[in-house]
Amino acid sequence: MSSVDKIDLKIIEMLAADSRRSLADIGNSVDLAPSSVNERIRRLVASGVIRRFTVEVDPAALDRATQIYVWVALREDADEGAFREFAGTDPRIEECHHVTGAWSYLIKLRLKDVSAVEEFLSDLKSANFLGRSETVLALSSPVEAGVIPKGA
Amino acid sequence: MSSVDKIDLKIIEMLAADSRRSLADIGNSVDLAPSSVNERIRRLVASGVIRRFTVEVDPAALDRATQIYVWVALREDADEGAFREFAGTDPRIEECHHVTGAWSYLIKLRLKDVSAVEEFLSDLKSANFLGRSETVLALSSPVEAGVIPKGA
DNA sequence: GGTGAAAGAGGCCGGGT
DNA sequence: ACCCGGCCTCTTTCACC
Repeated sequence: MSSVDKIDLKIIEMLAADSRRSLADIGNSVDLAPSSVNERIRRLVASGVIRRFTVEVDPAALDRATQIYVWVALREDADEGAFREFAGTDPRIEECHHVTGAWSYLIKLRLKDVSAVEEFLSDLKSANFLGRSETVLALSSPVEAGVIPKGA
Repeated sequence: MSSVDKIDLKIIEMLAADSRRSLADIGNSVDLAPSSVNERIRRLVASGVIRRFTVEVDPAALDRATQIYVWVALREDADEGAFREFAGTDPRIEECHHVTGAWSYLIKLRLKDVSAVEEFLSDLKSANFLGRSETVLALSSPVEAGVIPKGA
C-alpha cells in the first residue's frame, strides 16, 4: 500500500512547482535530512506515485496553441482496438476518454490552428473510425493544462 | 523571436520523457557539449518555451482518479470575472475553457469519486455562477493526461 | 524511517576558439 | 554558438541509530 503521508504530499507539491529544487532545500521545508528526502522520492517513484520527472512546455512554441474538443461516435463496424491504438499514437491527441452520454468518445486535440481540424477528421474518416462527430473550439482558457509532449 | 530549432526540440523531448537526464547524456544524443546543452536549456527557460520543471503524479495517489467534464451555462447575472477567479483557484478544476457552441464553459474536473460531483455543482450554485449544466463522466481513458498539482 | 559523513557525479562558470 | 576545464554544490550510498 502506497501510504503517501503529509510529508510526501508536501514533497510532491514542491517538486511539482520546481522539480530541480535541491534535496537540501526540500529537506529544510519538511524538516528532514537530504538523504531522507531522497529516500522518500525514490520510494514515490518506485511505487508509481510519481510517474516521471518532466517539463511543461509553452503550447505555442510547439505549434499547438489551438485546443479543440471532438465528440466522436464510432462507425458500427469500426475496429475499436485499432482506434484506441491510433489515439495513443497520434501526437495531436492529448486526451481521449470513453464517456457517458450520447457520444462514445471525447477527444481533446492540440493543433497548430483551426484549419488543422479538417485534416484530423479526414484522418479519422479514412481509417474508417468516424461515424458522426461534433467539434467544439476552446476560445480562451481561464485554466489551462500545460503541454507535455507524449514520449516514446 | 524564440526560434526553437531541431536540436532544441530534441532536447525538449528528452526532458519531457525524463527531466533528470544529465547534460552529458543529452549532449551525446544531440552531438553537443554539456555546457552547450545547458546554455540552450537556460535560454528555453528564459524565453518561456519551457515553463517549468515538474513531476507527473498518479491521480489515484492524490485521490483524484475520477475525471469529469461539466458543460456550464453561467447565470445571466453571474460575475464572470469572479467565476474565472474561482476556476483558477479551485484545485478540483484541472481545465476551464470558454467554448463555442450551446454552452459557455467546459470544465474538466479531477475528483475523488462520482459523489464529489454533486458537491462541486452545489458550490457553483451557491456562488451564483450556475445557470444550467450537463455532466459527462469519463469511464475509461485510452489517452490520459497526467496530473500536475497546480502550485502556489 | 531517519541521520550524517564520505565519495562520486554533475552542474556551473569562467576564458578561449 | 560552441567547447574545455576546474571548482563546488548536490546526489548517492552506507553503516549506524
